Amino acid sequence: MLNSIIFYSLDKAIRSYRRMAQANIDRAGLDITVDQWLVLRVLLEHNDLTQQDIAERVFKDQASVARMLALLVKRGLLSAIPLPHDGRRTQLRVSAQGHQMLEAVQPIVLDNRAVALAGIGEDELAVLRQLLERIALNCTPVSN
Amino acid sequence: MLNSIIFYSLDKAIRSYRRMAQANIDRAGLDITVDQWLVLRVLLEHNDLTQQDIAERVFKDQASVARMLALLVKRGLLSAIPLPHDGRRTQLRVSAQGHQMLEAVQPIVLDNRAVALAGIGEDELAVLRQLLERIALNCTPVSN
DNA sequence: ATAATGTTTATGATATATCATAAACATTGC
DNA sequence: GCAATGTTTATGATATATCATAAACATTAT
Repeated sequence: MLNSIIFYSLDKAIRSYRRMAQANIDRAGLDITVDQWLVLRVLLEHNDLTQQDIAERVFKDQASVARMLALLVKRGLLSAIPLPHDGRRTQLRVSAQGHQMLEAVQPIVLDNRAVALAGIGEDELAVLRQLLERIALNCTPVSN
Repeated sequence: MLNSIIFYSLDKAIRSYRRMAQANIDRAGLDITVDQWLVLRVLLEHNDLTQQDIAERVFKDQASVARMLALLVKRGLLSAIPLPHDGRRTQLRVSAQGHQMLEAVQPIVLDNRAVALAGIGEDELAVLRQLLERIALNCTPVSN
């Protein structure tokens, strides 16, 4: 039975959530993906991250992040100013338009979360988080 | 804090697991992805599924499944025999090579699972499954 | 029968996932 | 200084994710 596989349930939960979340963002007329939102959020909270740094925070790889950044810049949600001391890197800043987008998305994100977690108590949530962290740690190569 | 977001933990867990699982399959010299494996497993257990049926079982959409099926056929893991009574559909059967692949992958899958769930008890697993099912249900549009 | 409707598959377009590698650049050891 | 080494970004190739839509076909109502 596939239903007995825990990763089946895991996959099901995350995919169901992502679809619901994206549908609600789309319905609000906002042109951003859940993944782009997450990257933008990370960039809002941290300056001077390399693509690798960002990748680790959003559980993607550097190549995926490179392409997402290019898209975010192209869409005007992010600005990339060349850094003088290293010709490869740029200074990434959420643009005014990006800030607007984040603000517009914020209430939807909160709502999505409430819908997804309806009927689940704080204590259960803590247990869930703990178990998920355990799994992630178990699966992490270097166990750093 | 991103760490306080439950979906961050969810995403982290599933992505960590998928990478570990795929790395182990690759290391064994087996040329199949985790997603292809899942589709093949579904086809082994059910005959006469439409692409939509398969998609619902693996939480993808019909278009993704169509492309995966084409790949599986191209790789000789699946055979697609045209059905006489409906010119669009084909009869999908796991090929001999596909069976061999499933058998080769099976021990790795079990091992992956053990690694990922190390230190997590049966009772905790049941709680985890229940919470994940609840989230998936909460996020499902029609609530069927 | 035929038109309207529904089902199923295929595919274009775009985004993300990932590996591998190239290119550009910085740093370090000598 | 310069070669070796390490870092950072970009991109080709391939797979998956998803929406939208076209094409092929089946079914149903009349």
